[in-house]
Amino acid sequence: MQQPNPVLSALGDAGKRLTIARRAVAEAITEQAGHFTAEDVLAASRLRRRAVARATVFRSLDLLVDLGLVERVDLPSGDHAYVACEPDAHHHHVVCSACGRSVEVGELGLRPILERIESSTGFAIDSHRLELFGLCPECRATAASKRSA
Amino acid sequence: MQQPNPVLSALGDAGKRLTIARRAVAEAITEQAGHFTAEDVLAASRLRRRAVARATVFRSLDLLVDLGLVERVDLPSGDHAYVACEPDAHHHHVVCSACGRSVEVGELGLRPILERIESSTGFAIDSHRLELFGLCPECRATAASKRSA
DNA sequence: TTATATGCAAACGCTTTGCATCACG
DNA sequence: CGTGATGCAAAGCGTTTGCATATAA
Repeated sequence: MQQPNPVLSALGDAGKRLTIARRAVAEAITEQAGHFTAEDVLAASRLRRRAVARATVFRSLDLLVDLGLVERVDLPSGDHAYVACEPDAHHHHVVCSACGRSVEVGELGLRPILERIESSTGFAIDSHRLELFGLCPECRATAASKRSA
Repeated sequence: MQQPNPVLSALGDAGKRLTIARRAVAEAITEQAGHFTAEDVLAASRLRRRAVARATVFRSLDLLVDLGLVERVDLPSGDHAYVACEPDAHHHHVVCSACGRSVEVGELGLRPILERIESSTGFAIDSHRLELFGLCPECRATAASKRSA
């Protein structure tokens, strides 16, 4: 009828079993607006018919990270969170520090910068992480209206 | 006689007490070549006259992070580590994935990229983290000689 | 049917905290 | 001296593991 959830179809493509627990995790993830923690997924699964065991949440998240369907980000606080994302393409995330919503931003013009760093330091850079934090448009609006109130 | 350790003098400037424990932590940090964990500092302090309590290591590291003498980096593994660094100036770190050595790289030409992201996403970006990983010159050489051996 | 995945609970590792004591300034 | 720092041990939290059971394919 439908591909109700891209995460599920990707799991299928990878030859993984579509278990009840994984469906629950997949649904929990897709209903997250922005970044989320393992605890968030666990809590979301509890609101559904069947709660998923804590260990299973972690195992599922690991699997999804391996498949590139989810990425791990480290918040400025040092906490570990996850964001759902498109597989394959190299990209970065902009995370709203107020509501947690996140947006992908593609490769950007980072390459020339990396090359400059390589030549100045002599390092051969093989990976990098750029994480951006700020206020999303909605939260900016909210903040602005509060300020003027 | 001497300012044996820049970390110590910075602590003094900040009006913090120069305790035995902090001296030990400061020495442990300055003898680290690259990034290090709280556990590394603890281990280093144990090799000296007086071991520092685990809790004190964390408290000292927090303090040093607040003072900008040390920065926290999140390794690709997700582990938390620290790197000593120059205070004030905004900069990023390049971390060797083989030996852990790290180098600071200044602000780079990131600003135009951030502006581009702001206009395309509508976010007001107020902080970012760029962490770079790769092989430092020495480890590249080592890797190369091993390959040819 | 059979390899995989799950649940449960215990173990783990890192980090923080409460509190009495200690020591820098 | 007085306040801030330390040590210790216990608690906290997120995450992982072992193992018997359940289940998707």
